Amino acid sequence: MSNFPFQRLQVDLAALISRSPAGQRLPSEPDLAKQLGVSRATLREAMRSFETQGLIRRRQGSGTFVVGKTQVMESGLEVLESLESIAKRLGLKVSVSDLSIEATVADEELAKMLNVPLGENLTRVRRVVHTDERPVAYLVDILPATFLGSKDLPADFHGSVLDFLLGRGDALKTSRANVSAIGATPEVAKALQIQRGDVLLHFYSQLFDERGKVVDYSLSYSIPGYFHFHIVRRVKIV
Amino acid sequence: MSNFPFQRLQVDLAALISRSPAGQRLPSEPDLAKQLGVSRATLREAMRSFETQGLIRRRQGSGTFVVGKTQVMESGLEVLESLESIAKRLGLKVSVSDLSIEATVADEELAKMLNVPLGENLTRVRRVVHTDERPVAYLVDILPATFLGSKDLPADFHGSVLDFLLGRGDALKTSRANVSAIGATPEVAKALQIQRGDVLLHFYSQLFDERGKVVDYSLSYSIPGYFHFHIVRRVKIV
DNA sequence: AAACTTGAAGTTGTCAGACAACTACGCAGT
DNA sequence: ACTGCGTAGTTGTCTGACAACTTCAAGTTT
Repeated sequence: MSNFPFQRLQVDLAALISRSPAGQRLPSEPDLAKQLGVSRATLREAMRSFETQGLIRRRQGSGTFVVGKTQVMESGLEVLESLESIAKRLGLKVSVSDLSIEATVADEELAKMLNVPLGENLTRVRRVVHTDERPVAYLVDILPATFLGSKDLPADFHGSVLDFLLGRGDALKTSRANVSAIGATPEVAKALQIQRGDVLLHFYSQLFDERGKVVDYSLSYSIPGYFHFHIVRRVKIV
Repeated sequence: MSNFPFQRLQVDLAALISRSPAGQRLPSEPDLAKQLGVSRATLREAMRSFETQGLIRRRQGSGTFVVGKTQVMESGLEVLESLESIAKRLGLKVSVSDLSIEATVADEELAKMLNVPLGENLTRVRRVVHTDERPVAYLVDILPATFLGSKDLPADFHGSVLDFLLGRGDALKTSRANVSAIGATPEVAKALQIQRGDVLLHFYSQLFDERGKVVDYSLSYSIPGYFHFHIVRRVKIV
């Protein structure tokens, strides 16, 4: 069962860190190791991992401290999260309209981005996200039909393909998102009830599973100002 | 001098990984430890760190492998890099025009973003970046005058405040960048030779030193399409 | 001949204990 | 009040060992 000390440890340690206030000092390594039921070497590997992520800071002779959330990344673009999930965490009310789920086939662009043959059967999910009775984002997901068929979605599907895939237990790993700015096309302008050419923030991204296969090509168009996207950037490799 | 095995190891290992082709298998841990002059425990901490960064993948009983650059972050927005540095790496020729360095004082917005009192003396650096004889980005840096005075910049200053600070040896750590889209204001439109209201990708970011102090507030306005900004996003904490 | 079983060699995962290097803090001495 | 110093406590590193897993080839069975 828990024959994976490191994974279990990582979960426990993440829980401990996340519920500790900024600047809090953690127990000493020997104590923590005993408390969490692993050796000090294994604990130190997990500590090094969290240090790499910038969540803790260690000082020889002094101790290990939880770093302030000011410069912590966990709410930025580094972590893939659905708009619905972000809004929920921020206490915003969002709703979805114009949800459409269609079958389509791969054209040149889609074949390239999804790494599938031309003409491959695909499923396209489109939706508009509203907040405060105003449309703020237009989202399109395109997936291979072998991965998500039009009829795989439940009746109460609320719009987020990402949340659905995660809930289904798919082993997703990373997403490669490109960020750009664009003027609204007629299709997008109509959906968002804005003028053609109005300024939009545009993400287009590929979602990879753990084997490196592309499982979702996603496009998003959002009206600036309603969501704040930020990134914590490292200065150097180390 | 090299009384810091881990730091030295991290550099050596990064070099080894970066010059290895994707999928390449690394030597076994005992061999590598001997070769790099550290114990296996220390080596494993470094390995765990690189695994956390997604640069390598380890499989028990099988070995450690360099992961394909397809999903590697080192060229994305996760790493703070000047436009000049990016362009150089991509083989593009860029030039700078309209470079201006002025003294100013903190208004409400600047005081908030730089975390200084109202009226504090500041230095503002503005410039336009060209490629292929066309302006593509308008950049503004604002710093406390105590940190960078108007006369601290050398005669051959080529425009990148970040590169200058790094070259000066300042201990910079991270940058918190906000990404948005915006229509060109008259000032920016004039600098970039575009129409008012044209679509621009807009970053505004705070640069922190290692003590968490804000040392630079930076604004950038770039014409979409000339640079591709991407982010690798993790699906989960682990 | 093909499929399955077994075993050995090599790899990463984990553990225990020890010592070095460093920090914080109280205490004695000035 | 200040300085210097020692001591306890912390993280940094090393050594050696064994467990768990993967791979592959040789042997066995079907």
